[in-house]
Amino acid sequence: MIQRPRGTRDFTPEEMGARRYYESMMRSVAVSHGFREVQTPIFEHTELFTTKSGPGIVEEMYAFKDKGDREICLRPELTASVIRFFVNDLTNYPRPLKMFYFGQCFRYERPQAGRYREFFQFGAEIIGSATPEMDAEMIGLAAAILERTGLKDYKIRVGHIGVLKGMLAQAGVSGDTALPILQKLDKKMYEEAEPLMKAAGMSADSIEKIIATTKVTGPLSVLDTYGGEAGEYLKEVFAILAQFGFRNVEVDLGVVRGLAYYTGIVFEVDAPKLGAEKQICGGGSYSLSELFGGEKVFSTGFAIGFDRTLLAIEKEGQTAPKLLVDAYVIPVNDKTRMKAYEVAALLRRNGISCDLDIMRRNMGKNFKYADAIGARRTIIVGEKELESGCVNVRDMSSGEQKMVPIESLVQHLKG
RNA sequence: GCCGCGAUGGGGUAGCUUGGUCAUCCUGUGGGACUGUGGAUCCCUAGACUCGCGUUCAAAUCGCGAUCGCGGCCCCA
Repeated sequence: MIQRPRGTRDFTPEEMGARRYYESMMRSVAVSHGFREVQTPIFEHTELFTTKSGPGIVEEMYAFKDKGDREICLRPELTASVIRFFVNDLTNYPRPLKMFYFGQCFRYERPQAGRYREFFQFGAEIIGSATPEMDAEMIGLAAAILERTGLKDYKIRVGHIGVLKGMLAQAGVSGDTALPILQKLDKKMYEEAEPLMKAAGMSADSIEKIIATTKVTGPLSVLDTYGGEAGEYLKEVFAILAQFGFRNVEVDLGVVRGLAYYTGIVFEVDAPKLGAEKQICGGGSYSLSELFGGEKVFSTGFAIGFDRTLLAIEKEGQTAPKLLVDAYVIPVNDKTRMKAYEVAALLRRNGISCDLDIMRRNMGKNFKYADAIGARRTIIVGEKELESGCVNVRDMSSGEQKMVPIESLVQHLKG
């Protein structure tokens, strides 16, 4: 027997039903917000990701040389590809350019709960100019998608990288010195952040202040004591989000996402029920296009961990509706078989989902099968009925059965 | 890369401590009872000890390693 590669999954018909259900839900919410879908290759030049995230990530990717001796990797995320796409081909599109995507990504990591080597991301990016509206639109889309899925237990925590950056700058720490400090603060590793700040020459007072700031969370009012450019910007974003009517959104100045390319708003979403791998969404505004050789443009985006989101939804006890077939056509015997195929084709051509006996089984078995697949109705094609141009339509939940002329069958089933 | 736990038909399991009949049961699959009516019942059939090495007269059972899974660490673009 050949096993599937580590960290990958096969999906059963039931699982795929649920996955496609939520996937199309997310797509339609994005479309309803004026976003359009894009798709990029599943493999890219390794350089794309090392340019974005540094050489270290090669260790965590499926990277290899192809037959033409090119350095190739399976994409570990989608933002880099979408921005590459923009820089290559989409720079003349009217802005704001609002795009979304859905697809699998690959990371060579140790699998654990909610972490797979092949996983799926749903994400969106806006390329345009730096306005609070654009950030609010982005956070709003993430919020709308999560809200629509029916997930209950989550908080969208929104911060602004400029708040802590500004405080560090005021204390005389900026640029390359600030970055590692921000990374530690993002992870709430204060014991490790403190010596770094001391070494950078910060006073005990400003260290204490900055640590306190990373712990500021709650409704918009917590920002009252935080003025400054970043604070004002955040307030504007929240004002717009309030107009959009989203709940489950709060301020968290400790969200920093210690990555060099984030420039302003940053946000994260956790689903607490998930355990160690509980982050289901992350995003913010960033500046990447110039790294890939394009003009510097303001962008904002997010990615939702599709698999984790589904896990969280399941843990809350929600299930996706099952995909059932409208009708199952049963020939009573071999003499009516050909006629049954014709009836099935008639229904299918008219948009009625329909299955039929292709195992040449007897009626009893066919009813059992129709029941097992959850067919709503069975269409019994028998000699007696055919004499008057009819078939028997049986409602599988009530057991009621009715003679229906074939010429009005489609209408009868649709009505 | 690190730590811990685990792996028996498609799914769920008994057996493992204390090695010794044809590996248990439920469910699901296919067929039949049932050549014109499902969800029930009965019968038949097929289907598993993750893999390798070792210990032993004898291994599902004990040991080592690998693989995969689960939980966590690191990381999380």
